[in-house]
Amino acid sequence: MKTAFLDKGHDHGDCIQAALNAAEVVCQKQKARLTPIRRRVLELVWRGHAPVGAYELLQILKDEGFNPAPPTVYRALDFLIQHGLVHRISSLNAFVGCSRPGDVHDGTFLICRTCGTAAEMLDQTVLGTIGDMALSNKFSLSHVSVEAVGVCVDCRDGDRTEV
Amino acid sequence: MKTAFLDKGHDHGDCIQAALNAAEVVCQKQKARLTPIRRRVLELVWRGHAPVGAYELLQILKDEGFNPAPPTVYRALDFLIQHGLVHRISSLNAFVGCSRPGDVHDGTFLICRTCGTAAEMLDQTVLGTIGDMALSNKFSLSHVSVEAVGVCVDCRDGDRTEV
DNA sequence: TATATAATGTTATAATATAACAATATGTTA
DNA sequence: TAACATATTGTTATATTATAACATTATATA
Repeated sequence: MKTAFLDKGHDHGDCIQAALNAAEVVCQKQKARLTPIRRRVLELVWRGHAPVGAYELLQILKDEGFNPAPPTVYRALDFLIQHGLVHRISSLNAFVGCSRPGDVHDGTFLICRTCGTAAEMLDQTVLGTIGDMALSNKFSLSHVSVEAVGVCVDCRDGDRTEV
Repeated sequence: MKTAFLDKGHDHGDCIQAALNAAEVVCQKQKARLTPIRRRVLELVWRGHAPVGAYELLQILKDEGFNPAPPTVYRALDFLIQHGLVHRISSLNAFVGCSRPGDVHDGTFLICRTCGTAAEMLDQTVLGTIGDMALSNKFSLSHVSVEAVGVCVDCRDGDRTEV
């Protein structure tokens, strides 16, 4: 059965490539500029499926010679979030690539505390339920964040610890 | 119809009193000590129905002569969270009183961006749906945070801005 | 080219949170 | 009660995350 968690043996290069390709398309469509820094930050966010902190990104960029200050990274992240390419995981103060790039939507995540993976639930059921609750409370909904922490099946079964 | 949002005209003194009473009961039951600082922090968190930041609490305590450093407040908040008396709203880095004290449970909130009120949805539907999603992803769930931002009915209708 | 706009660079600082160790208070047992 | 163990709070320092404000550079458009 297909789950929100990818197989640990998946070709992650494909994930990165797909994310970058999608970003090009999205930016072209929205007449937004995927500058080198923005592109590189997106690529780094896609290093894996575990959310990455802004200062972690900053350190990597420094090692590469970009030598940016915090605002540079935060701006890039803001841009990527605005354009539906990245989600912020507020319980972790960290950022993760969006699984449905370009379609700006709310993030609903299952986050494994062992391997760090944040799997986006693309199923609309959860958001639908929250929408219903909002409606019955006469609450005009803008955006929703769902962050569920636990242990993914691979970490439970396999005692593995890294993505 | 009853909603998760209380009427703006409600007697908030009752809310505070109920929260403190419940805290006494809970702590007695759990053989935990509701020390003066913990009690005072809880009372301050219950100043209103809008989440309060740790440094905001810190400032109030300073004005009262407690003169605490940040760890004091964070420890009190941790204690209150552990015992199911307070929830942390991670998208706001702030804390709010729990509507069902003592029953340790996950927080699901509707947060009004106008008046700041965070109304806890005590209905179990949302958590049930997330539980189902976890199950179908073979994900062993520990805890969930749902934070939905929008505008509450009073702020939409009444153009009021404070709780 | 001139001009406007967008993006990035740079410096400083704000806001949130925790580590580490000392001191004090409380509960428990001999 | 005295001695001890444990829990709580005090204190200092610092880590971590994020933004304000203004200067500079790049890009797009008239």
